[in-house]
Amino acid sequence: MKDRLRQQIGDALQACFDNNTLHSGVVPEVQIEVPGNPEHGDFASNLAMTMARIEKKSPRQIADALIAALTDCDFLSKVEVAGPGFINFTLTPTCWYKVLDDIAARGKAYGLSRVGQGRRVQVEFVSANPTGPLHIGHGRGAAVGDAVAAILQAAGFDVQREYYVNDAGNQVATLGRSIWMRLREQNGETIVFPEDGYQGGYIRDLAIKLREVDPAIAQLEESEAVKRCTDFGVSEVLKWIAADLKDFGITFDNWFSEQSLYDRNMVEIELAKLAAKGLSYERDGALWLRTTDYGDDKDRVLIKSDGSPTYFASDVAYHMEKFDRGFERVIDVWGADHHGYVPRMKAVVAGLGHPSDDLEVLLIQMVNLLRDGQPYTMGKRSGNFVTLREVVDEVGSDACRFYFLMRRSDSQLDFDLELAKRQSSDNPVYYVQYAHARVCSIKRNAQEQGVALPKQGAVDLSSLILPEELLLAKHLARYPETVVGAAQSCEPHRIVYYLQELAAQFHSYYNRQRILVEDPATTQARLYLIDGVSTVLANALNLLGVDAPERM
RNA sequence: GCGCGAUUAGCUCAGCUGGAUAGAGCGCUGCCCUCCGGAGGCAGAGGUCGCAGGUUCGAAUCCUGCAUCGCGCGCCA
Repeated sequence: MKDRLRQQIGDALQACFDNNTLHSGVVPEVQIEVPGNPEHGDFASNLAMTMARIEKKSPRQIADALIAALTDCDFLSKVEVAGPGFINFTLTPTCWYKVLDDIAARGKAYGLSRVGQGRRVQVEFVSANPTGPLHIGHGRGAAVGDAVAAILQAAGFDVQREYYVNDAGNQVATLGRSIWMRLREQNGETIVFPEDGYQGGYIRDLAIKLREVDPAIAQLEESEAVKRCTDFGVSEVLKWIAADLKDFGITFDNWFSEQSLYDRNMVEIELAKLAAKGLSYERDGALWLRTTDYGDDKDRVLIKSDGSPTYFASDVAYHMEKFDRGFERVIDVWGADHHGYVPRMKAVVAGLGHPSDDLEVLLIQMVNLLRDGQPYTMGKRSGNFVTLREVVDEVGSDACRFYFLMRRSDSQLDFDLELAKRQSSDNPVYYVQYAHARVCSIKRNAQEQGVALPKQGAVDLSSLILPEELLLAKHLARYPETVVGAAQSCEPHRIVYYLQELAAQFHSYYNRQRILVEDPATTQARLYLIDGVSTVLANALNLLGVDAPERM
């Protein structure tokens, strides 16, 4: 719709140049927006104002000239100049109702687009260390990462979801030592548990299980035993993590092992490439990466003077390999406490010759868990945090995911467990899901009354004349561009806001008007409208990983 | 000290990348059930967009300075 209008305006502009009512010959980008105030029509353009300076004419004069040059077209019902020089366009109702046919025809595909042009994008998210169960913060990252991936797919990108497993280095070694100590404790030894060990009760569970499957371990020499503890612990914890995520509706296309980088010598190989480009240098016995050349505060160490690589080194190699694998856009989802690492990682990307924006880092802020408005922090078995599983078990995956996506991901989030479970309109997720269930209920009701459901493309919509019906149709028409906007900005919360507004409009309409009325034509038209509502609700919820239930 | 991010209604937050009279939910006040699901709806009150300058036709949005809060600044991972 917008594109057709843009075309019309462009033609009018050209006509003005041709007949000399306008002289500059400069064609600016035509901006069209949807005004906040409905009295300002369906679309508005600021073109006349942006041209005022170069044309040396008042915006209103230019606007008048443009309007005069607009060829008659059937879909515009009103065009007028308003305010400082906006051109406001009002479309005929029928062209809005065409969207209902479009929705009915495309169904689940309504809202998909090709703006991504099949470009390959990787979204790497969660990537929690395999040293313990996922906590609530990981859950938010998971919900955001998965939704961003789904939204990008809907916008026509070729998306891969990846989990980076930090299975090399000190963290997993600490896991192994922790399990080993608990295992010895189980065998009756008096132990001094390491200060930096993992405190959670799950360590003991792992120790007990390992003793069962590998009874000989207690007799092994310590370093070998700890190694087995590490391998066992990592593999068990990864199983938990995968299971937690699966129950949260999330699966990954690829689990990428950090250790595999070392096994394949990739760290060495990628670092050699950096050296060849002159991006690294030696100083004080260490190898440094020249990240300051690309906006970082200070250069960063890749190889320590004792010869061992830093965590940064494998991270650099990992990101280099991402681009080697052919991804044009790489999106990392990190906890906001890592924001200080963004400049150095972007510096790496820039150093490789990519625009630094080819790497986008989404920072996920903290989740404040509440219970009836009071802070809730205690985790039972996991150390000092609440696990994702506890929360999903309590409030359900749908509510959990919806809440995680309600705010911009880089702002903190209050998540009230009691509110999330409540079955009333002050719980946003129920409110939205209920709108979908309500449409389904009406359709069931219609069928019980022997009313046939409308067929795609074969409905007379001329009885849809109420303002709230037009409003709904317009909002449905805006869904595709909402998805595109969410994809371009990597902001799933836009979909949430869209859903809340659509649900509100629908509930309001429902409350004022009966759908199933005496007049068959009106009934058919209204059923067609609300069917479009339920399709869009379902499509949008699907992007967020939230179910669209037919009954609640 | 340096850097990053925040600051919008009593509370929690949007604000479509510079547009017209700044919005939503919760909470508060007052209403609406002969109704397809009241698991809902309607109306009202509530604002110096942290402060001060600047850029221009036009600023919550961009620039500078200041204030307050949060986070980050290892040859840790």
